[in-house]
Amino acid sequence: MTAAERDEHRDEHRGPDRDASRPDSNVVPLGRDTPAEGADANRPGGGRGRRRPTAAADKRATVTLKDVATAVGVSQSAASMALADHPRISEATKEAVRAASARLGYVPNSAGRALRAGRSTSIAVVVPQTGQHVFGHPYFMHLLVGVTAEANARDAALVVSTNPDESHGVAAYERVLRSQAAAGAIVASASISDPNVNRMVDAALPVVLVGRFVHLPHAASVGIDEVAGAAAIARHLVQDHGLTRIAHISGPLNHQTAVDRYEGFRTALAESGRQCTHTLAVGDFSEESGMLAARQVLDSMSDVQAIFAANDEMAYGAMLEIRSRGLRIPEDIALAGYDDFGVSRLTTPGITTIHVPAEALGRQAAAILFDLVDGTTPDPVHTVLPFELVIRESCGSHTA
Amino acid sequence: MTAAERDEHRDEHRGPDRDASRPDSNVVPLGRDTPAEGADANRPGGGRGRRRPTAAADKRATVTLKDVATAVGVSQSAASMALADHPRISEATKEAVRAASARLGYVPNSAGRALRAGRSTSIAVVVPQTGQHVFGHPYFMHLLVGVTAEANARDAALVVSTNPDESHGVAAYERVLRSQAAAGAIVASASISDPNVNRMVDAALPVVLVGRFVHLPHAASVGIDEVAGAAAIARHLVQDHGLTRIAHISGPLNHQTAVDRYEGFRTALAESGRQCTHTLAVGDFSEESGMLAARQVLDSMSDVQAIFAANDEMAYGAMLEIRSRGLRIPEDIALAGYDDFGVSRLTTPGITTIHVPAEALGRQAAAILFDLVDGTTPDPVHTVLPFELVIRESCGSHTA
DNA sequence: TTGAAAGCGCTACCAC
DNA sequence: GTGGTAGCGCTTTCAA
Repeated sequence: MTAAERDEHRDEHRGPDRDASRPDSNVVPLGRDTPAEGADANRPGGGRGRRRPTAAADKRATVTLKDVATAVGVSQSAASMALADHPRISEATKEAVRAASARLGYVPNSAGRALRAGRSTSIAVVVPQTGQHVFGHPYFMHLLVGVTAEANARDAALVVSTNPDESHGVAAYERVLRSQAAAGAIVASASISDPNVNRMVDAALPVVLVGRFVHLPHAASVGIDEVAGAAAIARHLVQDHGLTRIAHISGPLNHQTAVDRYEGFRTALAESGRQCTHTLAVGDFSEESGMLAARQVLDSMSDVQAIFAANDEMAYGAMLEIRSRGLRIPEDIALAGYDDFGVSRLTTPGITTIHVPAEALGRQAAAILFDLVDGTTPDPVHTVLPFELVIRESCGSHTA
Repeated sequence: MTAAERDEHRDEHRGPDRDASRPDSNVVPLGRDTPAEGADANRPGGGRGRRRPTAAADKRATVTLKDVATAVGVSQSAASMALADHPRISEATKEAVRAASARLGYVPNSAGRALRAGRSTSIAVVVPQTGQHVFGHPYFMHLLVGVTAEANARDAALVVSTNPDESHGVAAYERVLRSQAAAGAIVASASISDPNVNRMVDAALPVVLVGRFVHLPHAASVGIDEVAGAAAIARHLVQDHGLTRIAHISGPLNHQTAVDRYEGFRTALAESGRQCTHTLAVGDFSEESGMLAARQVLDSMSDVQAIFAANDEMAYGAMLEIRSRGLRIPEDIALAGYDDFGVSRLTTPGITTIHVPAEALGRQAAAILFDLVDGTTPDPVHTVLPFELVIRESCGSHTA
């Protein structure tokens, strides 16, 4: 499908006349041709300000159900029921209403519907903290893809909410629910005990947690078995590669995932049947912290054979540090990560890791949330999805 | 040291705790959601279904403005104006209303407010296509971070909408606006002429486009100068490194960015004052297409000195192909990309690229959209943000 | 089989 | 200053 074209060009001197090799910055207003009153005249809100409810082409006006009903010559309630395919309405009327609805371009007003129904049809994904640190992570991107897929399948809108300010009165994402902007929320909070999450759960708002929240056993949640994942990595290092002097770079230990991964690592070493030595350096899941942690490890544990970082970004940081010391991966030291959101695949060598199925988690979380909102799922459940051990080159050839 | 339970090349672990109640698994059931009446049965909002409107601790009930007013002993309208800090209300009353509001945990109902106001306070980000191909791209993640920041600053909610089905009646994202789920939309459509975008713009809905839409000169847009960016890369290769036999791997030529980058490349070569030879291979912005395109290039243009891919992912694909032939980067062949969303930083060697400020684009787009919604910005503008040439190792040492 | 009307929560416009 | 009231668009009950 990649049709290669070929065209050759030879060009003679023309001095570089543009300076755009430098970041050129400016706000360039182009095209000033617009009808001046256009921006204002089309405000549809004010006193039923439609112009031509008869004209099918008038897409600008807000078409209400009443307009459809009037066009057909039935009452508003009949039109409503017709569109809902209510059995009490005759087929002829339904057909007429549907036709008029399509012709006029009727789209139900979500506010009116939500107000009447007492709840929104949207669901929310809420993430703690502001901007980059959490939200800008590939994890959420994958999660969002999954949630979106499920929401689309149910014709629901998706509201994304972050917590802009820690102490800004009611938490932003609690507002989303209480204001009924969304019927329920998927919460992907990393912190081990986010008080806002507690409140939402306590308030019996429809909430699905992504991850493990040990102190909230009655809340619905979706996750993977982090302990088992870390254990799989540890066993891979010990049993498959015969490495016994291993350092772990954990995440911050007020994050449940960090705790779980560390625990899985330790437990697997203890149960390996081999005499293992391990050490711990605590990072914060960032690449830089991984670099610093690796520095500590390499300084303090001279004969370390492997480093297992609690996520790929820290593993990459560790890779940079290891490499800067002239050590080779995997010949001199093995390296493993966790998450598989992209980083570990791109590095050279690729980093052996645990694949976290974030998209599936998002999709499953959304499915559960919809059940919760519908009242279908009676009791909170903890859904555990499978993970995968992805073996790349950073631990050596996979012989043993 | 039992070698039992050895991890195979790709080993799938199952979490121990499977859901007991349902046959759920990693296979997510596609929502076949019938509007059963069970949904209505437990609906709390029904007929003013609060239990204890007196108890301050009752967080479950929906607290309305009327409740606040009653608690204070004023009318609903007074309470409304008090919370809006209307000058007609006495300070004493305001204080009382605010206190009661906080005590009862009052949060305004967004549906009621939106219905009354005639428009939502949310804004939407709409992306074409479903799931992975477009939405799952780091570009959107960065864009979203920027949009979220701006939306948070204005206390607006953010609706994310994708187009699940090409021909599903009205496009999903047109519904978002027409249903007034959002007051305006930021559209990041890659296609050169998305009919839905045309319709939204024609309908004078508040829309800000991200990118360049040559056929929609009257619509507000935000972007960078893609032509100049590609030209900067080309000049870097020609002038700084003295390379004159260069291949370009473009994106699909029905994408404006692909066209612009190709044009910038060609123009810069033509204006370089050097005798340059170039060739073109068309990809689709995917890593795999980059690999295939590089294969074509290397097969057909034996003495190629540099490859400039229209994005980093294709550049990475090209890197894999180049490497598989035993060629070295940059010694045997130079490589450049475009975007700088992460890929180009992680590879070894790092790929020289153009940094696209996606977060700033998102933030700016949102700011413009809010102006548009408020009617503040009278005329459409095309805002151009600066980019940066990021020089890494893939073109050789930067000796000029 | 359909129409009329009530009311979801909110704000703006009147009177007082 | 403040209270009553209308009405945004929708669904649903009750009448006809």
